[in-house]
Amino acid sequence: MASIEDVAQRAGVSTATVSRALSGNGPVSAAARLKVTEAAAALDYVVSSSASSLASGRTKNVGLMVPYLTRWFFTSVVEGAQQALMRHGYDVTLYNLSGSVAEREKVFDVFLQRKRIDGIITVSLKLSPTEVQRLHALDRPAVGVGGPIDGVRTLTLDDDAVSSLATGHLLALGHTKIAHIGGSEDYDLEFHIPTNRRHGYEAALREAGIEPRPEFFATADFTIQGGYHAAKQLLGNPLLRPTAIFASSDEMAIGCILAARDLGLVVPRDISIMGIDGHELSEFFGLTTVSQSPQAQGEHAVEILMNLLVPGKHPEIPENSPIDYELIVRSSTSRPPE
Amino acid sequence: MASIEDVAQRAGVSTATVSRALSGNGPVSAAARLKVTEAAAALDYVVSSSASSLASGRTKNVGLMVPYLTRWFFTSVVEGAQQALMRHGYDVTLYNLSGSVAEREKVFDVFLQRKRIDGIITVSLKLSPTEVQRLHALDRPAVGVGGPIDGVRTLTLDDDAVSSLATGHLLALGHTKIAHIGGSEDYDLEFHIPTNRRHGYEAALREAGIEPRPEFFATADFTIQGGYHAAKQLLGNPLLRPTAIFASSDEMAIGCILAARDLGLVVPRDISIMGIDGHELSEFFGLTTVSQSPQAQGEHAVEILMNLLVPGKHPEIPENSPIDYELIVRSSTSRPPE
DNA sequence: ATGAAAGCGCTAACAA
DNA sequence: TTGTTAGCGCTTTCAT
Repeated sequence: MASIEDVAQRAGVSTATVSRALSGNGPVSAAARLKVTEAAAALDYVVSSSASSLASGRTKNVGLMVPYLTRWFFTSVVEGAQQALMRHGYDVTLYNLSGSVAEREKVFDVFLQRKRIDGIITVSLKLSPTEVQRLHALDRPAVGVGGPIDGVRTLTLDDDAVSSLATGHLLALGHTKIAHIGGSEDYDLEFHIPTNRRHGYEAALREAGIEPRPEFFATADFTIQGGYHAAKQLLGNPLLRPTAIFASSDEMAIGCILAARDLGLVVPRDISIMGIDGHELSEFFGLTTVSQSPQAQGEHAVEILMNLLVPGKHPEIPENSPIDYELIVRSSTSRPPE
Repeated sequence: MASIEDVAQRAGVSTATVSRALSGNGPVSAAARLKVTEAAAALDYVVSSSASSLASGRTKNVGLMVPYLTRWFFTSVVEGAQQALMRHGYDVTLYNLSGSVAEREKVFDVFLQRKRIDGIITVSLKLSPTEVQRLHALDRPAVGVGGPIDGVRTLTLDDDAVSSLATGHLLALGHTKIAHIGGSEDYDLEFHIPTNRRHGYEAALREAGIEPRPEFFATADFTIQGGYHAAKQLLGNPLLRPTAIFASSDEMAIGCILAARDLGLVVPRDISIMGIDGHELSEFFGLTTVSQSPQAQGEHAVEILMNLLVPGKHPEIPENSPIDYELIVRSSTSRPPE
């Protein structure tokens, strides 16, 4: 393993010049830069991250913190962020909070504190005041995807607008009996996966002169299974059957489609179904959805973080940036029966 | 941010003693240890990873390399490995190869070489000779999940046995017209997701005196969509219809179930379907499968790596360890019609 | 069992 | 533009 000294010798310059040439910090003549890069290439030289970090205080490493890894949304954000970070020359340290409470504490008290990262991106996390304090104690920039977190810049989806848009799509098709499957309360305590998409749904209905009916509201846990069971309940009673279901996630909406089929209902002839997310399976199921690209959110978070990381720059980045979304109409929604 | 010096002062000992007390390396009196741990706790002291790494050569960090993140299997392995590593006090650096070829090269030539990791775990990766050489150049222990990789200890699933078991289950139920959906060749060039599960399938058939029929074999890309389309082909011709399909992955098998339903076939009355994996959705779909726990594989890989990381130890770990699997019979398989 | 001190491999003042 | 040099915060001999 070649060291900076080896490169300096081979290039006939000092280690300082090598450092400057390779890092791009500080002035180096074109001639010197050439000699250095050649020598470095010949020796397969790569700077030691620990030596560099210790001397400079920069690690070229960013933390990515997620509540779970086995949910499509989180994984996609991580993938988007990870690829963007790599392009910037940053490594990724993954902090997964899906373990026990004690492990979660350890993440904040130990893992996060050992000066391994230049900044951190949190995904859909709700943090306790202590945890927020530990985060700020790092004195490193942080960006949240799906917020808000106190004192942390966050990318947030306008849940009200998104669910209004979804409900509006169904209203425009002529539906009046529109059911909604949202997240259950206790689920919302843990993550920033919003139960409050219900607001936009109800607001849109009222604006259309329709009073939301409690029997048209159900909750589930954002999984296909959860959506399936909730939909069975909603659709089971033929006298009280909605003509459309708007689910707070595509996975739940897919569960609805499967439930409708099992009940002998044809989608969208008998029942229109739509979701939110733009899940990888939504196209296969012909699901109408409001898509938000989690990959793009991960990339966007990285761009914000990179700006925050440039020393001189006082980035005029607002506390919260909106996340793009788009209505994608497929074959799971149509005019109501008759 | 407290430094080791602060702790030493507060505890009234030297920095060497603090280091020894906190790391557990070297002799420390009980009294000294107590003073040190108290002082460290009072000051919220956590060792700086870069300083520690530079001095000791150990990073307390392990690399996790995956071909993709957005596939259930990989994510699950990562989650299992990550949690096990955390318990051992190790951080995780995630290397995702799903980007461009140039980015992939950069991972091996730059990211991997900057001395950030003590060891590495690769998941389902097929590496080029150059890449293997880069891996060995690290001079750090490596463990593969889903192998083999030259000179790397690997956990491997006995694909022959697994597919024999699956086919055997269908044969035992009385099926003789058993189709198989495997991975396509080009897919196999990239990852260690085996096309060769076909062998065990054919061997089991022959052993039962049945000659495999080429029209009962199809390939797909391990996704639900892929399985769906392949199954439509296999089931479309009523004269040539198998009574059972064995798919090389649960996701493809789920696609088969959906295809069967769309064709008006009842599972398992008209057609039995089974997969391999133990996917999180398999229970919901009542899918019979041969499950292999990817979480456990991740954990297992970590245990092997931890052994490899202990200096004195010459671990008698064989080149390849088998992966556990288990037949789980649910409601998607039964006796054939009549 | 403990402390003094020499690095680990790099970066960043500072001087030239 | 370049080189010299003093750290960065730890770990680990080597004495004691």
